Amino acid sequence: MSITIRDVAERAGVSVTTVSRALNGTGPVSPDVRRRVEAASSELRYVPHGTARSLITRRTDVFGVVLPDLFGEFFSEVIRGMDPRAQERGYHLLLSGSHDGRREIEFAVGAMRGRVDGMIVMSPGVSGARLEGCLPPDVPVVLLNCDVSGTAFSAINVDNYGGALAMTRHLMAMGHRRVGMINGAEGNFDALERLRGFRAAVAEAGGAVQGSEAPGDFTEAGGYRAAGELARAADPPTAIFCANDSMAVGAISALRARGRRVPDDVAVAGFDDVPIGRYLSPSLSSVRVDVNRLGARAVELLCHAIAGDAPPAQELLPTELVVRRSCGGGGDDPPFPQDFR
Amino acid sequence: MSITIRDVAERAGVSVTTVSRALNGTGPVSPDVRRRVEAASSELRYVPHGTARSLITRRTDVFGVVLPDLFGEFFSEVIRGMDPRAQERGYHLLLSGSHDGRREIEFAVGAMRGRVDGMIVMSPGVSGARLEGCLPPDVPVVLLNCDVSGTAFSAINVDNYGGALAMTRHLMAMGHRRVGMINGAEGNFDALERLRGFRAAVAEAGGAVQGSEAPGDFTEAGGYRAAGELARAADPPTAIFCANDSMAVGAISALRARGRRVPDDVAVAGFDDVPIGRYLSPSLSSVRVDVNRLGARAVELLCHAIAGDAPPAQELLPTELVVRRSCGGGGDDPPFPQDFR
DNA sequence: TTGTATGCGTTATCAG
DNA sequence: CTGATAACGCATACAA
Repeated sequence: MSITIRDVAERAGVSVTTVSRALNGTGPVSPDVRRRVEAASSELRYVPHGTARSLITRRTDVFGVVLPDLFGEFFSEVIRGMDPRAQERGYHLLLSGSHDGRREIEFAVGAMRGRVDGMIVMSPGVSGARLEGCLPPDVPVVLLNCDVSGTAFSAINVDNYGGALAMTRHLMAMGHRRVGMINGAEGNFDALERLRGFRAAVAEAGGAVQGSEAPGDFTEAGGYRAAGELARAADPPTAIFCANDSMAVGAISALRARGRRVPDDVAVAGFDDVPIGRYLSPSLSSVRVDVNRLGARAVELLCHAIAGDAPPAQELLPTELVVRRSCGGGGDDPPFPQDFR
Repeated sequence: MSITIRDVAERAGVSVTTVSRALNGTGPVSPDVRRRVEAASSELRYVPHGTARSLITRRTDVFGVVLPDLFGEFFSEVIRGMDPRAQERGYHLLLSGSHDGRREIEFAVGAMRGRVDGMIVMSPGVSGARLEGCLPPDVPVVLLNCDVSGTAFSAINVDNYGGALAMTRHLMAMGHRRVGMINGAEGNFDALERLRGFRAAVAEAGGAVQGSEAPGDFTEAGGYRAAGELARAADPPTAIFCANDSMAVGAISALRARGRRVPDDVAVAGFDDVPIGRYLSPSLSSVRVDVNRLGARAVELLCHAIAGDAPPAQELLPTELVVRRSCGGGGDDPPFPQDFR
């Protein structure tokens, strides 16, 4: 059994109410009593029991975060973006990862009821409309990278469509007339949006550009396999756009194994712009996504939802084209980060 | 205001107690009543209030995880290792990242009192002995990658020393007589242990091998800078061991920029064996650390500590030497993962 | 099989 | 300025 506020009260010779007031700075307390309470508290090494406090204050100071299985550094970076922002505002993060499908999400969300002041939910497999049915009505929610068409949730999404559109346009502008795309995991929302951007760009060109597609799964191995598939075609593409960087790395490896040079024979581009990309050889062209900021922004939106000081907003996180050597751009290979003199 | 157990009781026309019993399966309930309760519960979309329940059951079903600022994929992978294991056992993870120094840890730990059933604490900057003073006596704790000499905590540590020793020995066995090391972040426990392994291996060789060291910080940029420093020496090393893979990538990039070939002129090895390593060119030799398993094991130790079915254990997570092309080994570059036929 | 009463640790309310 | 008391939502010993 651990030290409670009553132990402190007894030791200080006052009531629990007074201890609460003295420690929380709420209400008036005489200097003498305050000192006695503080002494007793620290001698006993008393720490308030968060759960009990939450029950009455109706605040938990915790945000629930429900994430699916995530690929690569995304998981890491999104949490890294959230945690400092949350901490600034006095919140901790209650994590629940590895969820797919409505049933699991529903369960995770349920388990969080009464333990969190708000939730950030990412479920690229489940649409916002379906989520609406299983989310508690009394807790503010921000959706992350979900299909939110027709829902009233606050949400922040990566501009997957815009990024893919821009990169594909760039490849075509470089003169490529046969452009391939290696898709992300099947059914994944990000993957779908990136594909949509690719197709839109190809469609813009009318019949002038021939687009081809190969299935992928966001892994290096998947990119390796898919690149081989594309390369075996009768008229293989001269540029390959991969739905993420991991697959781009696999793709480059596969092309090299088949004796094709990057970017001389085939241009390759990725999506995400992972930190290591600029150090690869050739350095990797990619669509930069500031995942960190994505997480941070989600926390901010949630804070607004809780404070009620702003209407629900559905935002798009802009992406940025990063052209390096792997697609023949005027890149910076080898790299010289700014702090190298 | 949200739905409580009383609302369900009213709607089902029974007492609160009966609802509790029916829903939790504790105690006898007539089939008829059970059905009525379940109906009312789902119609009202009732979800028990975790906080309130915790107060009386004295279980929160939450593990606290206190992590420092972490480099690269470590953060991601360690959580990825913990989460599924924790979930298997019905626990969620309450995260508190970005902590350094005793004060901050102490604060984070305090904020978790009463909200968690156990804690996993990683504080490479603070020794277990010092931690002992600020950790609550009534909550089970597992230490992760800490200096635990002389403490009674359960702990799991990466075998940094053994891994660095083995890799340095390997480099010497390849015939290198001038071996350099690029260190990790200053004061970091992992970094210190890896350095200790390096020095031990060099010492074993007597005067036959000349070891040199350069400060680093676990980042690509730091590795780039440090490699330049080592290369500028009068007798530059013919092999460079980097305290992690990120720095190895930076180092290779720097050496290439100076016109030195890897591994022909200089061998390079890293530590961690990040997934992308085998796809680099040249593929990266490294000391494999199964961070995922590290997290999983920490959760298991914590479960044992809670159940009291095993004495506190201080374990070492074994590492594995992965020799690829970057240090001239008979590596597998380009890579052909097994599933490529 | 069901209900009543009590308590978990804390803060809020209202008297003193 | 201080203290007794209720309440938060739930589970449990005990009574019926």
